[in-house]
Amino acid sequence: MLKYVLLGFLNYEPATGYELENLISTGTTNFWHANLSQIYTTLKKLESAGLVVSHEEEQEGRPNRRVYEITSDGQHELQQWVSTPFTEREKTKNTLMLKLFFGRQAGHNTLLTQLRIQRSIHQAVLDRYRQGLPDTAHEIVSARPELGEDAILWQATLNWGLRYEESLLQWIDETIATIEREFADD
Amino acid sequence: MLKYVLLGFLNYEPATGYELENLISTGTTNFWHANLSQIYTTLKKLESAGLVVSHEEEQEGRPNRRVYEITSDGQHELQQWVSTPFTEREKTKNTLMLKLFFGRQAGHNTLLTQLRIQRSIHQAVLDRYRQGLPDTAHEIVSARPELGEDAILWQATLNWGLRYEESLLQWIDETIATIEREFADD
DNA sequence: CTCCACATGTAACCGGTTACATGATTTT
DNA sequence: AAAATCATGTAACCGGTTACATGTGGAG
Repeated sequence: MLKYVLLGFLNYEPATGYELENLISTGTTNFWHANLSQIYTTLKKLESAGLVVSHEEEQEGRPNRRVYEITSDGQHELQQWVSTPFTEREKTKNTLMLKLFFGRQAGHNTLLTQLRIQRSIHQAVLDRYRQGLPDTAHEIVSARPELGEDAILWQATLNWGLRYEESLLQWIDETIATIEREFADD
Repeated sequence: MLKYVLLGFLNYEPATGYELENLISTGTTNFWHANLSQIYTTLKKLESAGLVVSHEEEQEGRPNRRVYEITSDGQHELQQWVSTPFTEREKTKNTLMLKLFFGRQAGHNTLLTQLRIQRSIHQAVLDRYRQGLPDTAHEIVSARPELGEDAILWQATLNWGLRYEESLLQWIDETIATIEREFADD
């Protein structure tokens, strides 16, 4: 539900669609993403449902900005959503696993190439996690102490990202080794 | 692409939509799922694209079965798909992380409840992985030795499932501990 | 001179979900 | 007597993607 992501960010402060896209791509992109066109259409729907209001701001030499603010109805809806625990198992889709599952006909060289490319992608993601992000929570709290409790939870989601990438890399290495061993005589 | 899942399974042997649903829910459900209605409509599309053909089989006391078979065009399309490595990063969506990210307003009791429910769900999934599945590959190979190479790859996807659930459980426990500690004075 | 950031939107399409409709046989 | 299994489909809906359309200002 992109709806709740938008309400969630707007609950901190008003923003334009463009700014919300930035917030998403720096804040939640690892577990929730959206492109601009979807953000704009969803904001419109939220406005006609009365969960946000907007006004246009004129700018010189730049396109006008349409700034959205959450309403008390919107805050209520958000509050209700966060207070309802998620009690299911996420149904994930994983193209890599699918390609591997049906991958025998691809031949082991194709599979190994694929796994090595994935390794480099996820190594890069892991590096980014380790560099930029781990002390973000701390920095945020020093700059804006009122966000202390948020920062703990944001850090938790980052920790999951870190752990996920580490596990995936281990699995990739293990799987490369297995394929090299078992398919060696091809 | 459900399309390729269906072609992938039909490449082993002909099957009905109903049977394909069983194959999916026992074989690929952890990384690709589908419900029956989507399977039936997708099979129709595949047939009009000439990638599968079907014929009806009459049964006594049971509804007729429509059995689908892959065509050589279908095999070719499947072959091409598995031979094209997946070289992107999967864009995942994770409701649990999202609820946590915006979860401050939920209060720590709600968050802890949610995490404990998730822990029990994923513990159950992990138990199932450890019981039923780990030697499936071996059993398959003993029963049908020609599936040896498939079994190695199927085992690899199972190993990922196992690793994923283990990591998630560790993260849940760590996160519960953090929240209990940091929000203790609420 | 080119690319990136800023900035907003519409239209067509598509993959997938939910609800509806039907109904016999077998197992608990 | 109820629930699960076998078995196939349609229609409405909806969340999300891709392509299209437009245009300025600033940095490299």
